[in-house]
Amino acid sequence: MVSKKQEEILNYIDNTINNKGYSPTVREICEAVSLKSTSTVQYHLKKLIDLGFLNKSDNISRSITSKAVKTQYGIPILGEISAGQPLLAEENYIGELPYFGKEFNTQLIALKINGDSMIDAGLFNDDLVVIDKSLFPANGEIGAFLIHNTEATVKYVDTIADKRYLIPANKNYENIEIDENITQIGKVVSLFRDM
Amino acid sequence: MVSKKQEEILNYIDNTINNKGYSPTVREICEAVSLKSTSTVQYHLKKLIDLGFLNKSDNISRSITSKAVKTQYGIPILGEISAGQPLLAEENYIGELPYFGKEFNTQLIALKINGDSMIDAGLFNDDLVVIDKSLFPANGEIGAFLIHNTEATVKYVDTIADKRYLIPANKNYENIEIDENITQIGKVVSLFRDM
DNA sequence: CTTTTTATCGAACATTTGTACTATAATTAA
DNA sequence: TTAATTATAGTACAAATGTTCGATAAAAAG
Repeated sequence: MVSKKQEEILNYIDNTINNKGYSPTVREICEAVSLKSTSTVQYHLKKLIDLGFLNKSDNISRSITSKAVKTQYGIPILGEISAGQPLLAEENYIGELPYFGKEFNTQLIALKINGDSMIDAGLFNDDLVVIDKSLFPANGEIGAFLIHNTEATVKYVDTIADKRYLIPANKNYENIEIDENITQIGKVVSLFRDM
Repeated sequence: MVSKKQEEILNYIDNTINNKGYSPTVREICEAVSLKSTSTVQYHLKKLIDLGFLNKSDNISRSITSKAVKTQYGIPILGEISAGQPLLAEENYIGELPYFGKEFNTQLIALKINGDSMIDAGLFNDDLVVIDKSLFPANGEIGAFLIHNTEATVKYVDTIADKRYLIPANKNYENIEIDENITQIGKVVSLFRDM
């Protein structure tokens, strides 16, 4: 269904978008796959579009998009959170995690799990958790919190005898009552672990 | 540092790349942010590039790239794997996970964890694990395997008394000796959990 | 061995698009 | 208030780029 030449073109387009961040022109494809005529490339392009591998807007330069290449936003990964500094300060920023959702969401941040206090919930040391700052954890859900405005922690939340607590998932740790020293960052929505 | 107009331009560029898959032209930016002259846009573009928010190749149309927008490859997520079919067959394909590495790697696939046999290793039911087909799990590492060419499973591997075993991380399950019914898919390199 | 389909070339054309230059407002600093 | 900086407009040009059309070659099908 897809000829040798078409596969070559497809690969070149994918690589170009991936490396340069924008699609090649018809003439650049020409060059890259050793074809002499732009119309030959147009010919193959049309086929690849019909087959569903590519998309293109008419009369618009460098408008080829490839199904194999996705554009995503990155979520800032925060390391040590120091007192006073705003959550997204440069100093806290240690990397970026690709975003999984459909729409851009500036409310997402990622934190690295430190310690084993949530091990029974499957959150291990060095795991990355993604936090949605626009969502609040309900009882029984996992949230991220700032203690004394300096240290970030991830715990279950629940209400016991009319008081709200941060609850670890590890019997070696104690519940922490939520008071004025504890600020809610948001709800933990996903987890990423590198092995 | 970044003026109102520049922020407007930045947002328009990010949204365009995100929605259409390619960057706008100077004139399109003009239109979008209500400026009458292309050179005014050039003026702001230069500032945004100097500030590090954007990148652009000279004399190349639609070549603006934004630091906030990343281009990534997707990893195919496989569901039920049926007998005989090649691992990447359409039938198995249930979605796509963004790729975290720097370079494109066709050796990566993702599988959904089914059951709780690896719960002590922090792999929960419905978690997604990313498998590198080009890597083999060493003793003590976690690998993905195909049993009787039909069912995929994820387990620790280890050698006990000169025999290799698939070892669950849950005392309710038994070790499985690796024999001709078991095919190695690859090594589990990362984990993703949606909450 | 024709006929059809697939693949390629070349050239010409019309826009699209980035860039350069000059002139002015509008704003800020001195 | 005057000078400097920042922001905007207008125009024009050259290059980049998508598209169309006709002609052929190569391969596959009949």
